[in-house]
Amino acid sequence: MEKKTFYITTPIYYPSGNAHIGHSYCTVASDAIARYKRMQGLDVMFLTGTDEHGLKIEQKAEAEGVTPKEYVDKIVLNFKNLWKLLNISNDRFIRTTDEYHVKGIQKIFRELYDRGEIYKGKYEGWYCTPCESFWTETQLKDGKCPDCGREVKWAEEEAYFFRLSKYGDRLLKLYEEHPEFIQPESRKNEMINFIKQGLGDLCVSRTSFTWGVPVDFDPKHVVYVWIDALPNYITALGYGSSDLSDYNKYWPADVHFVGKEIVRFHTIIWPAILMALDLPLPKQVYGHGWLLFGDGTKMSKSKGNVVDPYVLCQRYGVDAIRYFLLREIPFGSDGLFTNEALINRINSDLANDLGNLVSRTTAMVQKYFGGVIPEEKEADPLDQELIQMACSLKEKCDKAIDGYQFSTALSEIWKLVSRSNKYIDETMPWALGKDETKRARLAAVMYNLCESLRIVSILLAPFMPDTSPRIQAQLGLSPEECTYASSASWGVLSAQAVISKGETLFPRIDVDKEIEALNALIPNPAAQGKAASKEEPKKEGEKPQGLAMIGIDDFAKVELRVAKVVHCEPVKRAKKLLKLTLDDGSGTPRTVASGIAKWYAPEDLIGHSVIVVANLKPAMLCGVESQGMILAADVGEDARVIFADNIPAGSKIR
RNA sequence: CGCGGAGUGGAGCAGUCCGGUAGCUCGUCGGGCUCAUAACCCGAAGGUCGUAGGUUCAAAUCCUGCCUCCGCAACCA
Repeated sequence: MEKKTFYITTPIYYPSGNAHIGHSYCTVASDAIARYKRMQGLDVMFLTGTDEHGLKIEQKAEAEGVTPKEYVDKIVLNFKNLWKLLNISNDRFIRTTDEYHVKGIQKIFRELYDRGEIYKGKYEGWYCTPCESFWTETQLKDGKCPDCGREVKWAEEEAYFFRLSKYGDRLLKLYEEHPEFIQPESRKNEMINFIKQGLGDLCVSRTSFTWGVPVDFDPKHVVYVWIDALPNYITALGYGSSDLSDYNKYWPADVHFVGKEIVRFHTIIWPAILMALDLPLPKQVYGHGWLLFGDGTKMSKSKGNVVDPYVLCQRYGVDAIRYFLLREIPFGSDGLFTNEALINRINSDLANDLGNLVSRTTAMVQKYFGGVIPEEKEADPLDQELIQMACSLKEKCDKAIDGYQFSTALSEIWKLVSRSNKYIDETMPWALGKDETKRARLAAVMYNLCESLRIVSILLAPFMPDTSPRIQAQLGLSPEECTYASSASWGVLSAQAVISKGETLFPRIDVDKEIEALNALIPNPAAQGKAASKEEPKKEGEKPQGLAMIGIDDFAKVELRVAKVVHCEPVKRAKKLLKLTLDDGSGTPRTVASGIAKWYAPEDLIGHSVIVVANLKPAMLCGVESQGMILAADVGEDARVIFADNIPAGSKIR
């Protein structure tokens, strides 16, 4: 008889930068499920991969002076290495640049076209060249690009469209008939609202860049992300090739794990594409939350903020990171990631509770019985609660895992760990050890502890694949004693098992010292000044604390001028920006956007003179073209504009 | 009126759908124990559940207004 299958996927990640802890989160979660399902005896297919096409990659590659393929190859390697390090057990890794995927996409695209689901049309509207964006009449602001405020021109671009608009009703029906399709529940309403606003057809090809899958019957077009990326879930199984065996076996997917920001694509566009192809729909899309990084708290001294997964694994071990990600954050909600929280988890849950339990148990078996528990045992009513709890753990974990609640599953496991620690106190084996007549009782206590740990180690394996075998080795367990089924039975550990105290599983970490060490790892050391340690900028863009020396000629490249603020207003759609109109002496007013709305009201500035960097390349900020920047000082959390009142507008500063 | 999330003992969260003694983890304090990784076990302190009103015998929970914080939306040039 065929084994029941289980197909789980992560999104395919966009390799415009190296893999980070956020990618790791989703992938580790998927891995835990995949391992759990395998343990339950299912035939699992676990897929992850990378989505490698698109304009952004093309540009990034160009910036580095390499081909797009060279660029992504390097980053994909980084992803693969990280998954290896994190013990990710994916069965396949799909790259959208893989030959079979490209072929598959071309076939899908053509089939949709043949079925009339894709038609060639014109993308027309007001086009803003720098933004490469089309806008409708109503989106324009004062007849200009709402994004950058520049001139737009009426333009048409030939493009292919997918008839998404016709699927609204079917999608709503899908959600209604399969309430479990979108998880968690809360996201479903968002999708329903979105559909009810009306779905338009979807532009699925581009001619504005070439790094993509070419439309084979119209090669100046490349397939845009929707049709390129989403179908990876089936091309990875061979859909579009001559060998459909895996596709037939594993599709439809049991669950797509995705970040909450892409739930929409997976619950609207993707099912619509499948409907158009007359293919079965995935059973569920689960939108997980995000890891947030601010440190939120004020009291905390300097908190390290190292989130590089490589560094984390190296310092704490892979399983500690996996444990933290799966335990700390309820799947589906956002969660805070701080090094302090991580270290606390490691210390309290892993070192104190689990590690120490293994340690004290094995140490006692060694000490009292030389490693082998005597066969003669004396039970006691006191044992019942522990035994019952242990035997029902499997069911509780199963249930939690069915709902993808890792956090719950782990907390259930830890309840047994805690109960076991308590059991030691209740039974006081050290007292029994002093009394020869209590030898059989002592044997029972030790045996029960080992059994409890055996069960813990089995059910923990999907989450902590490295730690679990280490515990089992210390308990002298054979593989037959570690089967999934046996995790609901008591008395499995054989009488001959040789128990030995092994290496410490999770050494305790000195929090203060560790935080200090982490800070030392941060490129701009806290030692440089308190401002640095305060709030780590959440963006990658590191601003060097101490800048390198420059020559006078470098400085001369910066044109500073005094300018008078003739007008100032907040920027609608922007929280932080003020739009300043400056008289810089040139005769033409200069517009500058400045992120100082938090500290200055427009009237605070009008009439004053400020210093402007006059030759800064213009940039679009929230719909305003900013032609320069005004100088301001950072004073703690505040910003103070540097005023140059009484100096004539246009004066050059050097 | 851009979208979304959140405000519960010192910290992080659960409870809110289906009103009825406010719960968990960490931390703090006190006690116990000594097998163990200064770990483990027990106990205690600590909350007018953001705010103002409303509904109700009864509101963290339902309704209305307001405030604050956070993420996103190409907003610190």
